[in-house]
Amino acid sequence: MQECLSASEQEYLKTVLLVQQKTGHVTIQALAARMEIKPASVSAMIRRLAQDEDAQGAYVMHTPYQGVTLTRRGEKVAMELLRHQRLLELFLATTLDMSWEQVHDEAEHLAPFISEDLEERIAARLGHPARDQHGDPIPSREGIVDLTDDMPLSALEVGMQAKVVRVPDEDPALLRYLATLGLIPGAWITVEARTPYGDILTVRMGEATHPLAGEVARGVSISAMSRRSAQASLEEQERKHEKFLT
Amino acid sequence: MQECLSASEQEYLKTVLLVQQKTGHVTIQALAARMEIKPASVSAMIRRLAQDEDAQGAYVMHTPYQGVTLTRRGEKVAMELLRHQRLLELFLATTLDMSWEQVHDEAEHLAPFISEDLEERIAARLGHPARDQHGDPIPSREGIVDLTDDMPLSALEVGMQAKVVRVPDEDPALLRYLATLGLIPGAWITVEARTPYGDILTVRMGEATHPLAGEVARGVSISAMSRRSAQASLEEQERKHEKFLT
DNA sequence: TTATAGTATTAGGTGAGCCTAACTTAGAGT
DNA sequence: ACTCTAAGTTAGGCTCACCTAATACTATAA
Ligand SMILES: [Mn+2]
Ligand SMILES: [Mn+2]
Ligand SMILES: [Mn+2]
Ligand SMILES: [Mn+2]
Repeated sequence: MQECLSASEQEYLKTVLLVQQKTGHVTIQALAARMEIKPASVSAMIRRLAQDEDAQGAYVMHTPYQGVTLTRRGEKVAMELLRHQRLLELFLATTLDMSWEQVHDEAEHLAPFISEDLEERIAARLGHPARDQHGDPIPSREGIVDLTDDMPLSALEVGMQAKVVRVPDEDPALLRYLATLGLIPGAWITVEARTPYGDILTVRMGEATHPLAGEVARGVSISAMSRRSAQASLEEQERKHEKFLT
Repeated sequence: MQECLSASEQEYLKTVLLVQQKTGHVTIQALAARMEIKPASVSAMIRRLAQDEDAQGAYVMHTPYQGVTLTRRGEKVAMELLRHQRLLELFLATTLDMSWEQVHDEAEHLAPFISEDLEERIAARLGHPARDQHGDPIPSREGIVDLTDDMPLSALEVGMQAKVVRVPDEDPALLRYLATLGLIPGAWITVEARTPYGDILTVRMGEATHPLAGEVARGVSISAMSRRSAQASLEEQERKHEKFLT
């Protein structure tokens, strides 16, 4: 039952998962680009991960010239690594005050090497968190993550309000920019307008409004549960106020 | 100036340092035994580390069939790795309450992979400690460690008293045993007797006395500065008492 | 002094994980 | 249907870090 893959193999499986989540289709090229490895090498590794040597099942399905899909077994490995990575991110950020972007690289380096016990102790110390500091969900020890409640900010209609639950953590500069806007997990955001051309969303956070590129808006997640019209939101406030008066 | 050796190469250099400190002479065999790697492989690696490819100097000196010595350059790498390892040991032990023996393995695994920045943050968080929890000295960032004040417990004469500063951390069972005796860093110890045959020291810690194998006594370090006759110790107590009365 | 045991080295081989260069395939445009 | 391009694969080669087996050296005991 104990998976014993190399750091490199785990890295590949993780990337398959992330590319799948981001684009819906995993090509050799996409993996190569993301990992900064030549397609020939990726091809070879995927072939290996698609083989079922130990009769325990393969890690990926691969139809040559088509695409790559994770099997449940491969997905578990990927989730496991993501769990390590995100627990480490949060731990380094909270316990050692490392900056967001630094944390990302350090956690990525260390993730394949921490023991299950250290993982568990970090998780316990952090109170078994469900998300890291950018809102990236932390998979359970069983390799499960529930994202049914997440949707992209870009899917919000004009006039709707919702709570930000996740920002993209890949680009440090973007992360810093979003932070200056106050666009961080936990913030409430209202979509004020959407341009017909150029794919720009105007969003309100508190008093300030900001234009947001569609590309960026698609990378930010909001909680579907928190979604409501700005009108409804005002009425809610009203109700609270009344309650307060009585 | 930035050394960029593989985890494996660093591991070899560290082991050369430790074997040197322990036995005074570093053979291929000793390295092989300690690292659980075949002598042929060790031989090859030492040859590489003894070469001066980049004209920056070699990491070790090697006289075939004789022995291996660290150059200052190699020593720095080894010290650097030991610093990582011992800072991690202390950090994991204090921050995450991991047990002594677990900490050792985890720290050894992670040491080659933490960044200089993480090292520095851990050091700062711990208050730039000089020793880890077993009393192993933590080298400075410059790769320097001052051991002039340390001497083996076995060198203590009968009737002498001294403070324990280090216990061997390689064998978890031994570590636990020493802990049950109260033989831990910071403890005061008096040598009561020494058998003429069998190499056994009888030592007193507080009220209790215990026989200690010479092998074990050679592995425990005391502070040379704290060394004094038990008589002197009694007099000191006497003085303190008098001072207290006035 | 020479035989021998123990230690070290060399020669040759393996798998992981990358590379480049050459070839194959799929899909889109003419 | 044919052609061209982009994507994917295969072939062959490299380094690293290990291995085994064969050989060479050293030091000690006869
Ligand atoms: Mn884990
Ligand atoms: Mn993150
Ligand atoms: Mn360092
Ligand atoms: Mn230690």
